[in-house]
Amino acid sequence: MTLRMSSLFLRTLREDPADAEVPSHKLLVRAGYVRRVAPGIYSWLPLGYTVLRKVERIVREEMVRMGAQEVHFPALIPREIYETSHRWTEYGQNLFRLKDRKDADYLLGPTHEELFTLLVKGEYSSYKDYPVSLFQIQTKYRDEARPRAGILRGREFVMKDSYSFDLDDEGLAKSYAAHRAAYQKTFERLGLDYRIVSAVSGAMGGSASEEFLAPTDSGEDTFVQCDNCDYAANTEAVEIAVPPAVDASQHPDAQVLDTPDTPTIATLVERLNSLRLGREFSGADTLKNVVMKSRAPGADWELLVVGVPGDREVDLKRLAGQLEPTEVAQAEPADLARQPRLVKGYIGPQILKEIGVRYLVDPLVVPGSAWVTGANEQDKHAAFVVRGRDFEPDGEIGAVEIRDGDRCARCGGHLAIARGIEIGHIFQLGRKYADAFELDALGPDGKSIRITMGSYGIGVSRAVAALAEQHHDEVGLIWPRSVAPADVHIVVAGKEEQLAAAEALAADLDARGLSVLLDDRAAVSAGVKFKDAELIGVPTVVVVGRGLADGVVEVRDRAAGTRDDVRLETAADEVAARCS
RNA sequence: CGGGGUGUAGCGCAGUUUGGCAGCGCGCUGCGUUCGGGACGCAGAGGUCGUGGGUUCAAAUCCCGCCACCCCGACCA
Repeated sequence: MTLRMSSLFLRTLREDPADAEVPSHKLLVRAGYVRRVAPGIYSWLPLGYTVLRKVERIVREEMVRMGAQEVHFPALIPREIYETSHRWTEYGQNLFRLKDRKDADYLLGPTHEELFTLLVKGEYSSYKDYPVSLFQIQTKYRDEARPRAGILRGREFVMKDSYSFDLDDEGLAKSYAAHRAAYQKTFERLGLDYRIVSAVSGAMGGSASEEFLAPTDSGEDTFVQCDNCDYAANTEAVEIAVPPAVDASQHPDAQVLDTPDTPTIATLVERLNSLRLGREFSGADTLKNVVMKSRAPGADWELLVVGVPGDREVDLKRLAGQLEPTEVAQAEPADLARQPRLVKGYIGPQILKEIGVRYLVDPLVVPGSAWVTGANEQDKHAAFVVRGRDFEPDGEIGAVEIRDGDRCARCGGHLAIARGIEIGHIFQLGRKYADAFELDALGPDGKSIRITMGSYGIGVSRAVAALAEQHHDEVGLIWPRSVAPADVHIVVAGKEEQLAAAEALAADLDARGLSVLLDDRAAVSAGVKFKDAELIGVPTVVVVGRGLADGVVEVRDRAAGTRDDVRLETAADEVAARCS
């Protein structure tokens, strides 16, 4: 196929759009791939739509190859289907809701667990039917509080979602592994650099949920990666190495200190060091007790105190991820007021058992360790407060904010913090939806078997943005061949003879099955054509210009920046070879 | 929801302080020159200055209200 730029619906921009911040957004708009319609809502122009379809095709091929079958659901869904799974209310404000003419409630699907589950329930009823995996590539709608970064995080976006249905956990594990392998293949073919990171902590659920992240500075997800082993995890799920437990009996007795006006760790450390207790103290020697509140599903809010070393912050997201489905939040002054024995700024764990407040510590607060912590009295702290002697937590929970350089729990290597774009997520859902919709199969013994499900997503339109983030330079995009809007971009830098030669070359390449973007614009200078070619980012560019007098054309490699003169007669062979 | 910022031609912006003809660059149309790195000349088209009200002889500019959008955070995958 040959696209002629003289008639292609395309207008490139010389300047960055004012509302764009990240490279993919700037370049996709400047190069005429997408245009904004409303916040988080974009139109795809011919070049952009071609790239989007190529990504889609690769995703589809790999899904089919792993044995999943393609279906297509409506985006417009009646309320009752979402009521059954309680998500009409649970999904909250992110759900686009609308009414039909009869005033009945509808929604625009943000994801399709319900429809998939209902479809399978309606069609299949025997154990002989399973396992089965279904997928669709479809437009999803989420009314994000703050869409951002162009098509990286939109309110309307294209997603491939698939679901596996199995009779038992082993089956689910197999389906999960098959999807995982298919995703690896998919992202390799797309030319995306990616990491598979654990999305739940090892303590909670093994490998039941993993994210595929494309590392880039504009990414919204923070993850850590070990510099020594292959451990990688979302910061919400990461586990870090902790010091060994200590013998509690080696510490002196706890001792109450006068520490007026030391409500913060910094002021406390300063005061401690002025007391000349025979050693220097740092924030890491203090135990900070943060008052939170938690609420189990269906229960009331109750106070929860979390203990972390004083030089560390509590990472609320990390905490929430591990406590789910119990909610957690920072305690309000009103919550604190109901426990008069908790003295703000001077809270210590010594009395928590007595007053019935749940206490969790970060694993860094190892058994037998001694701390300077609050004495539960205004202006007083206590030193040599020992875990296992002076207090005993109700449990451990990874609560501290991870730092660059923290040690890997597996191998002791250094963990580096990096950012990435979530381009895929695989998740062993289990029986949540099967329970809600009573999805069962009749077993060989005449008893029903509750089906177990896996859920797997790839952000298709987001992958286009991620590709742009990873493949560009100062002057434009540089697409991997597998997704480029064309195989070859021919620049006609001259008049009649050059145009004729370029047309002939384009026809030759076209006949070989390559797609050609032919810049045959008559009234545009060569300089503009070169700039546009760089901006658009087709991997191979052929310049038919002044060299034609000597019988050569110039073949450029956009990524490598190389330029080679090639005889016109062999140009098609050369280009075809580069494109294979 | 909290904080910061912006709305003027298709795009990028100046003009608002100190009220007085609606401007610049890119893009677009026509003619001519140029023709391998975002060429040049001449002539053009294109605007409800976000919106509603107010002050004034006169409002893009001052006052009051509203709306929209962008960025950071909260939230979310």
